Amino acid sequence: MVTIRDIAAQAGVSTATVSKVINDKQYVSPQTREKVLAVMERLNYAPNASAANLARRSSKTVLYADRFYKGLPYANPHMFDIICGVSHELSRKGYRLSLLNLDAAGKKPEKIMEEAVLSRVADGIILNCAFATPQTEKLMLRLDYPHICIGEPGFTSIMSWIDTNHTLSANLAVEHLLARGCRRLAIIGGQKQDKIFMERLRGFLAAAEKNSLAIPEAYIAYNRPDIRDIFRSVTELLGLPERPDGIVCTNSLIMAGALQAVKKADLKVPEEVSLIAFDDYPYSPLLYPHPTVIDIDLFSLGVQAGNFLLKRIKDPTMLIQTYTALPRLIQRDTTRA
Amino acid sequence: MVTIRDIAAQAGVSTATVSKVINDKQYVSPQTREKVLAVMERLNYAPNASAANLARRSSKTVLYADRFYKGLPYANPHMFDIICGVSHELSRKGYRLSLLNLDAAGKKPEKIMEEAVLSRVADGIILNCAFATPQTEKLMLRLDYPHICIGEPGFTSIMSWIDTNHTLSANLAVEHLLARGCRRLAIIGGQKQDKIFMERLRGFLAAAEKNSLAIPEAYIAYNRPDIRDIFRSVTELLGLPERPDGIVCTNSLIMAGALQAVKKADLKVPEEVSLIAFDDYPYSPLLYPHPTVIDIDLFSLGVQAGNFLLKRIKDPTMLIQTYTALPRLIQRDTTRA
DNA sequence: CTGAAAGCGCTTACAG
DNA sequence: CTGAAAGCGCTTACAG
Repeated sequence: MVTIRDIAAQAGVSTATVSKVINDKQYVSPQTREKVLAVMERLNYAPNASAANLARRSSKTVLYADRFYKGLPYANPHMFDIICGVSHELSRKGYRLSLLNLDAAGKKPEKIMEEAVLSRVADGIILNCAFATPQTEKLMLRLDYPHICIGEPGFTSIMSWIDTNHTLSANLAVEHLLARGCRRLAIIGGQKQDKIFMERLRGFLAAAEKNSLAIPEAYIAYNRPDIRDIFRSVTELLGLPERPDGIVCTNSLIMAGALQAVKKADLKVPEEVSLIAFDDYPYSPLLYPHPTVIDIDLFSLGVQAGNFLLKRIKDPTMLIQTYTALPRLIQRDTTRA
Repeated sequence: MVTIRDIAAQAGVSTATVSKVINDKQYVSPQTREKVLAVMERLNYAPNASAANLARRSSKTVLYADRFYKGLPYANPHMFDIICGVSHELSRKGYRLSLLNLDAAGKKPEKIMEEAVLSRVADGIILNCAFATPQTEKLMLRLDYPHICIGEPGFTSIMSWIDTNHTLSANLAVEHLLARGCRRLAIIGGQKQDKIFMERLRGFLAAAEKNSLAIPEAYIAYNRPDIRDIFRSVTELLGLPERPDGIVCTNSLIMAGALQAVKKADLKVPEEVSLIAFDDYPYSPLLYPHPTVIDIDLFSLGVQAGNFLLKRIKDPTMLIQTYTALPRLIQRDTTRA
């Protein structure tokens, strides 16, 4: 393996000078620089990362801490879009993203993170908020370790986090339907344990109230993630004496079930019923008419998370707690243009 | 930051001894070991990874080289299931998986990989076969660098690789349909540029030939990935004077389109027409009847890739070129039980 | 603008 | 079973 000493020797300079050329630091005369670069090129040299890490006390690496179990990418590709965004941003800035699998047998996630942090394998960590506990928080604060949670931690915390604003998304959905002339708005969601759904419901109700819109009990439907259930649920809704003319579907499976029900009821979309969903994925491409959707760009959420973390690594005094990714309307054919 | 010297001092031993305890190497008396472990615990010590990497000339890290662009996880969650499998296997063995994003602006993927390999950030590399070029091969061979391609390289190569056997999968599909009494088999696929589809077509034809089954031209349909096209295509097929009684759909979108067409044609599934697809994802959960599918466990392909690479890292004399992941039949309702 | 030298925090033959 | 010491390949004040 060729080392910095080989380069120095061949170029007739000191290793210090080679280092300066490598890192583009301090003044090096153009001639010297050229000479060194030429030798590096000729000998096919790349500086040893471990040695550089040790000397500069930084690994140019960031961890992404989560469980990575079988099938997860099918159940939640969104999470990997975030990872792609993070990787994109980091690689642009000369950093690398390393996965920290919290799924290890016999070891608690907190312990795994603690070891990783203390061993300085990385300069910072991005963690799924599901693994943000008071204990982890204490660790981060004690070491003043750069970190950011994906999602708001489930407890009162001064850790940094970034999240999508589901309440705001629901607001947007309601405003869109109202702007398109809908007046009787219903919401079809998942189960009450579903935190994201409940936030969207909150946003939905808040927006309705702001617009002095009464929402009858029957206009709020909870469902198991089964398209048959959803179909029944929406069919019932459409059979009401005063049926809704605008339906907020909290994901694309619900949109799929709702469209089936609307079709069965022989109602025109969007003339008689307008529909809007939140999640474009995965069923949207299959649906007719093409659903109008509130979309959240999770790749760019990842980019933002990476960007924040790098800033924090460079400037330890930076102290920001939250970022919020903004939702965006994609107008298609289930609401009036 | 607490270092190995602090531990040594507190425990009243040398750093060499602490190192032996950390790495569970060489004989250390039980008493000494306990004492050292106690101090490590008390001081909340974790060995500095960079220093250890440098000293032992190994980073306990493996790279996964690919592009990680926006939306990729929706288009290809399978790839991330592989990554999860790799991560699972590596973390079990004390290794970490680091993403090497080949998408960097202005730099060629080959150059990015070369730098990463030469800098010894990792002890081995897993790369998408799309980025396996003769130049990359030369690098791996020259350095004798542990590597494995995901997918067979597109050129004659002695690199190591692992792949799913699409030809074999298609064989399985045909055998299944024949065993269920189908005699007129059609295949609905993507476009001719689609390498995976073409391999499946090859397997389909080979299996047909082996079973002395003639496949009329009209029984082979190419389609753009648009459910309308597929619907038309299958409708045409079912309108043939001699219509097929078994249809191989090369992915779940095609299965979705085919089921629509079969329904429209008022044919009974699986009595009059049986259908089988390859990809359970993402549309299967939406479909009725539930599709019978040939499934490939990509998580376990990832596990195998990781496992192979670790063995190769430990034993440089190991020289295996290929692994193949085996497909598996999931019997559901679109073929006879 | 350049270089000598110390130091980063470990591991590893080797000697005892 | 334990430790002194060299060494891994860089970076970084500091002196010149």
